[in-house]
Order: sequence, then C-alpha cells, then structure tokens
Amino acid sequence: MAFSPAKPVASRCILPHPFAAALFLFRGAGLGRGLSAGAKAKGGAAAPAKRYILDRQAGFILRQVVQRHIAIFTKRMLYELTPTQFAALAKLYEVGPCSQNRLGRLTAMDAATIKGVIDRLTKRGFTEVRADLQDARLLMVHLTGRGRKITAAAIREAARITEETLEPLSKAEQGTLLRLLKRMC
Amino acid sequence: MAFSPAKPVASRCILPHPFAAALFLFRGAGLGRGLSAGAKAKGGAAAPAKRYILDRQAGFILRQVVQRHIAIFTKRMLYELTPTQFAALAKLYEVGPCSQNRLGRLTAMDAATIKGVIDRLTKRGFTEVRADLQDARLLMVHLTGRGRKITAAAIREAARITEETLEPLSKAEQGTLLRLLKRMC
DNA sequence: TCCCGTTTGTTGGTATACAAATGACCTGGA
DNA sequence: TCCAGGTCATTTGTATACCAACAAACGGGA
Repeated sequence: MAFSPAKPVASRCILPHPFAAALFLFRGAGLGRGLSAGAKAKGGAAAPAKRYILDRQAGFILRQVVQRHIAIFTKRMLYELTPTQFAALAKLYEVGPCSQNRLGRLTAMDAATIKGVIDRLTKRGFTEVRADLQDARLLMVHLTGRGRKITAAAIREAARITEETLEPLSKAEQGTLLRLLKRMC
Repeated sequence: MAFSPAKPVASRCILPHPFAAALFLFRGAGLGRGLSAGAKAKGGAAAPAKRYILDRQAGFILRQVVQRHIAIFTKRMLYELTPTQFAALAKLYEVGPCSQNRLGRLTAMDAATIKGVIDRLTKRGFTEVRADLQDARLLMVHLTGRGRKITAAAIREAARITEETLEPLSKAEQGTLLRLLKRMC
C-alpha cells in the first residue's frame, strides 16, 4: 500500500459483476456551489433549498441493493449464466415451449433484448427455436435436453442466491421488505 | 382490439424507459417439466423440491421496483438526462471539480462507464475535462456554467422523482423500507 | 536513487436494455 | 372478401455496465 487517494467512497457495491447491471443512482446534493458549500457557518436558517442527499434517496439505495444481489448472483450462478439468461431458461422450464415475444413478456425483457438473449442461449445449445405452424409470425423457443438439465441445477442455485441476498435481514424483516416492495411495482 | 395472445403477463414494468436499465430478474420455477406440472393432485408430500416462485423472489421484485423508478425518472427528468448522467452532474455539483475516476467511485460507476458518461456530457457542453498539474495521471472534470445551471434544475426535479417513486407508501412505511434496504447494501 | 506495487485513464469485448422503424402476418369487422 | 389495426420478429442506434489488458505516472521503501 503506497498511496491514499483511492479509498472507496460510496462505491461500495461496484463489485465483481460482469456484464450489464445498469442500475442507476441519483446522487447529488442541493446547495453547494463549488467545494465545501458548508462554509456559511452559523445563521442556519434561510437555507437555499432542502438538501438533496443522495444516500437518503430511495433510488440510490435500491440501486446498491440490486447491485449487491447481482454480484452474488454472478459469483454463484452455474454455467456462467447471466441473470437475464437464467430468467429466460427458468421461465421456459416453467411454462414449456413459448413464443419469443411472450417469453420476453414473462421475463420482463422487450423484444429486442429477448432476441439477443435467446440467440446466445441457442448458440450455447441450451435452447432451440422453430417456426409455429399455426401462426407464421411466432418463433417458438424450446429448451434442449441439455438446456433442461442445466436449468434444473441453476434453479436450485438461484434459490440459494435469493437466500444469500436476504441474509442481512431476519425472516420477519424479509417479509416486511418484500411486502412493501411489492406495493411499489 | 383484435387478438388475444398479447395480454401483459408479468411484464408490467416494461414501460417507457429508454437506454439501459439492465435490471435483472430471476424468474423460474422449481418443478414442472413441461406445461402445468401441477397435475400430481394429492399426495402433497414427497415434493420433488420446494417451488421456486419468481414473484416471491427478492431479486425479481426489486427489479420491478427499480424499473418503475427508472421509468418515472426517464419520463420526468429534464434535458433528457439519463439517470447515470444526472448522477455524474449532481455529484460534480456537490463536490466540485473531481478526477474522472473518483467521480466514478462517487457515482458507483467503474472507470470504463464513467468515461463514456463524461464523454457524452462533455460533448453536450455540460462538463469539461482538463489535466491536473500536480498529478499527471488525473483527468479533472469540471461543470461548465451551463452545466451548473441545468444541474440545479435537474436536482430539483430529481427530488420530485424520488417522491413519486415512494408515493405508494406512507411516510412511516417509506422509512421502514429505506431502513431495511440500507442494511442490504 | 531506482524499483515495485498502485492508481489512473483507455481500449476492446460482451451483455443488457429500450426506442423507433420495418416488413410479414393475423383477425375481426365492414 | 378486404382491409385496418394489432402482433411478432428483426434491425439499428444509443446508453449503460463490467472485465481484462495496457501504458503512463506516482510514491514509498530498499
């Protein structure tokens, strides 16, 4: 250790997650023109505006929580599946063959995104696509035998990943958290 | 309306957000080979494994919440600033001129990401970069006059965005939620 | 004073994400 | 029967994100 200007600041969660995680954060502060901004000493009143403190913003905190979750996911998931890829496989495992667009809806990806994901899974031999005879517009996506096998294992690991994500909270707190979050969708 | 196979499934949150949001979700289910999987009727015991129900997974719910937040952010933020771009501007506004890497840490972006963001902000005339005289490695990032002005307005809007994000909860619930989330970083 | 371990900024590659535009296809209703 | 409106899949463009690998610069210790 031969330095100093590199201590982690608020970046605590920029951990080892590969690929996109794209969580946003909304840092920032209200006043403060240049540097300290806190040089006005006394005379507390007459505040220019209520401070906008990043670390109190829901978006910022949410972002860090999701980042941590993704870090855990990436570290533990099998076959180097990305969260998105796993979501597609798991849903396919659950509902069976499915059109590409519908699979996208089921996994909350838009048409362009799900296409990329399925392309990559198909290239890896986990899925296959074929045309639908009834409706020529549809591209039906299927799990291959190998895809089904690895998905079963991946799902087991995913459950443990969720557990590790919630580990900092007690069971009761976990319930409270999920209940509140659900209302915010 | 002339169809049927297109009702929103679980995709409630694939709303109008441009650019990356990259929230992941971890759908999936435990058993269920092909379609229903729930045909085993009685004999409740001997379950192959506890179901992995996506909608109960913290990661999935978190993802939807963040998606909604980003949708609100995108819809309301001024100057078409992305959440990431706003974060960089707001932090710069708060701490003053700052090296590019440090700004990345302050806004939870890695070196490659913050570079892209600053490049785009600089191209738009909101920021400027210049070399540091003391340490030749550093690329100092500054807000331009215009950048400072638009950032002040953006911060005011950001506060309202946070409010709208938390709107579904009471004040007390908002506090509880943030307290629990903070423990999960 | 020279060197080794750090830090910084870049670049290249991969993987999400979403908007917008397209072309092919489907269905209900005129 | 024909068509208008909706759906599906694809493509293009933009913007995140992260990793890995580099080269240049810095600084404390040998």
